[in-house]
Amino acid sequence: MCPEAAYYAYKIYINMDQTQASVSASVRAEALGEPRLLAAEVVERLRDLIIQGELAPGVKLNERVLCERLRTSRTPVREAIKYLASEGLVELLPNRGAIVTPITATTVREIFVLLGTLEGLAGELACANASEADIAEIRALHYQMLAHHARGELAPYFRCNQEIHLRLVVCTGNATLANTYRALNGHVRRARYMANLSPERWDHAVEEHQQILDALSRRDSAELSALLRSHLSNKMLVVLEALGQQSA
Amino acid sequence: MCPEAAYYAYKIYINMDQTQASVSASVRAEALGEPRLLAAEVVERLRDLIIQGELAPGVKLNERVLCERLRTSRTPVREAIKYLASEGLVELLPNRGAIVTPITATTVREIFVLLGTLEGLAGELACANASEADIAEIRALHYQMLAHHARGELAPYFRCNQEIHLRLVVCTGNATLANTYRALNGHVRRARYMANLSPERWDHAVEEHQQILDALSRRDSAELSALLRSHLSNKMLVVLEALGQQSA
DNA sequence: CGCAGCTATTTTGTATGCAATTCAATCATA
DNA sequence: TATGATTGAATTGCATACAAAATAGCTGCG
Repeated sequence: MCPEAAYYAYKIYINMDQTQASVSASVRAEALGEPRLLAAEVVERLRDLIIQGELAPGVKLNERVLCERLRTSRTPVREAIKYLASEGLVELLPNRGAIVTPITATTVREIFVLLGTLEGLAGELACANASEADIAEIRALHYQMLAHHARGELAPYFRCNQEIHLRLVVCTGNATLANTYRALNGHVRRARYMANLSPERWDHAVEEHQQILDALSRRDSAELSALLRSHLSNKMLVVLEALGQQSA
Repeated sequence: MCPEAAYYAYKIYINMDQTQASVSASVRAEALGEPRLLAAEVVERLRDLIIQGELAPGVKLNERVLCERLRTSRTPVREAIKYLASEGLVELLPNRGAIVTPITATTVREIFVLLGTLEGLAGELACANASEADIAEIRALHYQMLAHHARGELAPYFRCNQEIHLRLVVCTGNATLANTYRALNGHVRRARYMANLSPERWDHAVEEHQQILDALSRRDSAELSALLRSHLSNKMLVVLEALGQQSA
């Protein structure tokens, strides 16, 4: 396949998570001729398709179709599906393949209860452990987000927003926390609740983000934690509304 | 509606998690002739081997050996390994197979921070949502545990202990919380810290459990949450000690 | 001894084959 | 028309085959 990959740095192993860090790591690895599992590529590809909503909740995953789309044989596809099943994005139906995990109001509520607690924890840890550079980067993202808000650019706003939350969780220094958060967050991102953001709610969310940034800047742990929990709680309402409309 | 809706008619899908509930469910399923993936069996088998420590952290997973041991071909074994990789119990090394994820003091600390928060949350939710029957069952397990403590039966004590914590998390009614908890807990259970329990520490742990049961019985949410967090924090110290001895 | 380089063996990664199951389309029947 | 059986096609689950890579084992050389 790739004969130039004759030398290896044995240190680095590839995982299939699309951590901000590990993505860039694997891009670097790719450039250096690091070996990469086909199944890992398929995982990332499928995960994106699912989270972007291109593969909607409940949709059946046909192996043949996926193979053609992703240009591989069934083996890596099947392995990827098992991986994603463990992640919860896919459900296995013995003898009947797999479907994209459906989203229900119940699981959304469950997940947000967890996300609220995890971000609350992240807030406390971030106040204690984040470097000034971490905070500066979050501040930069915040202003970028404000710009998108001012211009009414929903999708870019949303990306900045996600990035801020992720940074916050990552800069706690607790990688396990970050991974858990990312996995759970991926599930609800599928709900595509962006479109459901009314101007008032949008404004309010931005306000909350301002307070969040302030509390983080002051490293006011208790305040930040409380703000994040209530912010997440509001976000849940938006998601649930969007979900209600979808099914209606 | 979309044709995928047809799949919802089939309520039961098999997952690969060994929930108390889903284990019994799949046993029933088995008896009823429900289909079951070989890969799912291998997942459970391997997970047990890893958590029991029979496959120690860092050990290489040789596919041929596992195939012989589990009496299947490589396909289900490889799929199971991918599943467990997503769960974090196994690490993938491209072109060099997979190893049981090593345990480090850092990840143990990270995980316990999360477990503490999650059990704290579970305590609050349990006070609000648990049925009296749930609490009665936990009380029964508690007394069973006391009996094992009195007799100095470490392993059975440990099993009861685990079961109590699991019940507590399950009776919150938040399945996502329970799954997340179970996955993270599985990682640290591998540390085999039981042996490291001094008589004093053991007594103290039992005392803590008594207080935990009392708070739950009173449905004193704040108290229970605090007790659980500190209980977990103490448990972490034991685990870290055990880990230190192992590597020393 | 140690160790560099080569070769043989093992192991992994991917593709493919085959049997069993499920799905779909057709037809018969009430 | 709706319902149910029947049969052919599609799909899945598992096993296996084959190629590429990694490991282990030699050999000769210092």
